[in-house]
Amino acid sequence: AALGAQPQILGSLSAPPVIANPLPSIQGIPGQLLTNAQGQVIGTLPWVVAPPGVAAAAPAPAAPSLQVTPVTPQLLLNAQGQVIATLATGAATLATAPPAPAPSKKNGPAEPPVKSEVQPIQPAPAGVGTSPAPAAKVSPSPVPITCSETPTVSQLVSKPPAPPSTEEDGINLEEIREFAKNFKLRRLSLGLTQTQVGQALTATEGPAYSQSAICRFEKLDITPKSAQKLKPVLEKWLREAEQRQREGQQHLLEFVGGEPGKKRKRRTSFTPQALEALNAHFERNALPTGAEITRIAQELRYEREVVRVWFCNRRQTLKNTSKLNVFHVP
DNA sequence: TGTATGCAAATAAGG
DNA sequence: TCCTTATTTGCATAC
Repeated sequence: AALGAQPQILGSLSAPPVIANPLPSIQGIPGQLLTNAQGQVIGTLPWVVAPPGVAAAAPAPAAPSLQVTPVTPQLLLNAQGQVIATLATGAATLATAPPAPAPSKKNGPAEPPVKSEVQPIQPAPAGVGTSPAPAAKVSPSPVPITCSETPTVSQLVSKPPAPPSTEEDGINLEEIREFAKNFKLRRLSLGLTQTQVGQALTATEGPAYSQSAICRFEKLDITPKSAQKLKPVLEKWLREAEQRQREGQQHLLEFVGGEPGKKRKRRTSFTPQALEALNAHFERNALPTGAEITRIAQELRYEREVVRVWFCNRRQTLKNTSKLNVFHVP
């Protein structure tokens, strides 16, 4: 993402993506960098820079090299390429009821919103003392940037010379693209939101995914590898969800509202104060010993591992940032 | 209110 | 056991 880190984005397949040849002069850096007069990175633009207008104007069918097999239902997209409604066309295997009215919403009183995750950390009062504000702005150093180049599915599939059967490392991108599109349709037909799917996945066995993950998958804003990994999970879940629905709406809601089984460690949110302290320590010593890490962890009252990883990530960020700055030397 | 996305925490892999 | 590097993924928030 932002800078960097995200090598992904399979996405933008539904609309003939147009890779606006980013940074033609700066090899190795994904996306476009936005810098200020000082050459500092202040933001980035995604790889695929197909202007909304363009995307909307040239719907999938037009995709030259990509064979867009007519997926069962049809989507009504807005200018941003977002699905705003679905049109159930015959073939649909959806045992669903409604013809396909405006999706989402109405999924009953169903589940409770995002459960408040009890973080061990306090949000912390705004602007304590001096220094760094919240995370993002805290770091004295600029934005984190990695130099990876792993393209996303969307990027790959949209490559000009895309062969009939677009493949990347043995991964059938076209198939994934098709599934992602189909998945969204079927999800909407079930009347479920990305958030609900994420919660449901977290509840079932197998890896857990957040709303963000579902969103990125649907948009193919992920790497082929990630998509390949997520696809079977979603396929399996979807099958079961549709089965539940056939058994009754209640069954579906129960299925969706299961108890979370957390598989990935919950992301820690450091308080501004904690970040300030961590950064202060980092300034003094970027590579603390095990004992020091333990002491800092106790002092700030965070898990030792969390603090250790923070230092690792901080060093990585600094390193990547430094690398990036090389390109901006006046 | 649901979805999209920036930033960075967590994880994987190799040493 | 812990580091580096690359990558994945989620929180927070903007849209």
